[in-house]
Amino acid sequence: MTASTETIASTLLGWYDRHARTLPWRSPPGMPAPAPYWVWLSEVMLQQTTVAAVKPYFARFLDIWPDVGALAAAEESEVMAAWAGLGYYSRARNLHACARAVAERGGTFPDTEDELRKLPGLGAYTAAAIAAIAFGRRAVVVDANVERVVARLFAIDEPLPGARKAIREAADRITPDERAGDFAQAMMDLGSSVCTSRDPKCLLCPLSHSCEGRKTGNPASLPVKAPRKAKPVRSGTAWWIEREGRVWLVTRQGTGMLGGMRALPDDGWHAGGDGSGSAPMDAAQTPLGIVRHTFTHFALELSVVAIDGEAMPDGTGRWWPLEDLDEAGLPTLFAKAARLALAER
DNA sequence: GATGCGTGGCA
DNA sequence: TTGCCAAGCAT
Repeated sequence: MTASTETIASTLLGWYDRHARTLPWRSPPGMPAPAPYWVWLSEVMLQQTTVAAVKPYFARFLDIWPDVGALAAAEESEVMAAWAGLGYYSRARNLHACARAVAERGGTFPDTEDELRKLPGLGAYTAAAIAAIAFGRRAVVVDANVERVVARLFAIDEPLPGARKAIREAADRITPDERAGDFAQAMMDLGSSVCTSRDPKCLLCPLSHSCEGRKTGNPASLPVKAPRKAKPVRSGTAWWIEREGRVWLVTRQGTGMLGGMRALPDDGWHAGGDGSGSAPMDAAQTPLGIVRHTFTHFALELSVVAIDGEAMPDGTGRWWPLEDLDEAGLPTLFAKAARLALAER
C-alpha cells in the first residue's frame, strides 16, 4: 500500500523547506511570492531551457525592462535581439505580444489559470505554474520533471505521450490545496536534482519509501518514451557581404525557423526550402568554410561564402558595423557563421 | 496527436 | 562523436 496523497505532499514540502534551490526569480519557501512579472518571465525562458542558460538572460531582461509596461513599450526587434542565443524564438515574439496584452489591461497579470491560459505563449504548464507560484492558486503543474517523478512514484509504465492523462490525474491527486506553488517547485527541484532522468538518487529521495517504481522495478526506466526519428542533414549557403567595415544583415521573415531574427542572407535552406535560392548579388564568390549546427529536427551544414562586389544586395537588409556585431542579435547559427567569416576572410 | 521549433551540456 | 535531454507552445 502506498502512502496517502496527503503524506506525499507534506513530506515533499518538508523536504523543500530544507532543500529548495536558491534561484534569482524565486522566493524562499514560506516567503511572499515574487512579482508576477518575474514569475512569468522566468517561466517562459525556462520552457525547454536549462536554469544555467536562463540566468544571464533573466538578469539582462530585468535590467533593460524592469516591469511589464517597459517590455510592452519596447520594439519587438529589441526583444528578439535580446533573446538571441536562447533559442525557440517564437517565445520572444509571444513574450512581447503577451506584455502588450497585459499592458492593455492595465499592466496587471490575470490571477487565474483560465485567464492566464488565454495569453500568448502561455500553455497548460505555464498558466498553471504562474497561477500557483505567483498567485497561490491550487493548480496542477505538469512539466517534464513532474511527469518523470509521477510516472516513477506510481509506476506508470504506459509510454509517453499516451501516459499523459494518467500522469496528470495522479499529479492532481497529490497536489495539495495549500502551498500549491511551493509544491510545484518542490516537484521540479526533486526532478532536477534527485529524481533525475539518468541515475536517479533514490537514496536521497524523501519519497523513496512510497515510490512504486522503486518497489516494483527499475525507476530509471520510467517514464517510457517512444524512440526518436533520425535527423536528416540539410545543406545551405549563407553569404558574407562586407564593405567598409560593415556587413549586410537581413531580418528573417515569418514565424518559422529563426523567424524575426537578424541573419546573414542565405539560399533558403530553411522552412522546408531546398537551399536552391540564388545569391543576393551577381559578383565573385569566395568559399570561407562550413558551419555545422544541429537543430531540433535536422542538422545543417552551412557553407559560408564571401561575395565581393559594388552593387547593392537584392532584397531588404542593412549594413551593420562589424565592431557592433555582438549587438546585432544573431542566433547561434549565424553567430557561428560570422565568427568563421571574420577569421577566414 | 504529430510536427516544427534552438541551444548547450552531458555521458 | 552521437544521442539524449531541459520549467512547452502553436498549429
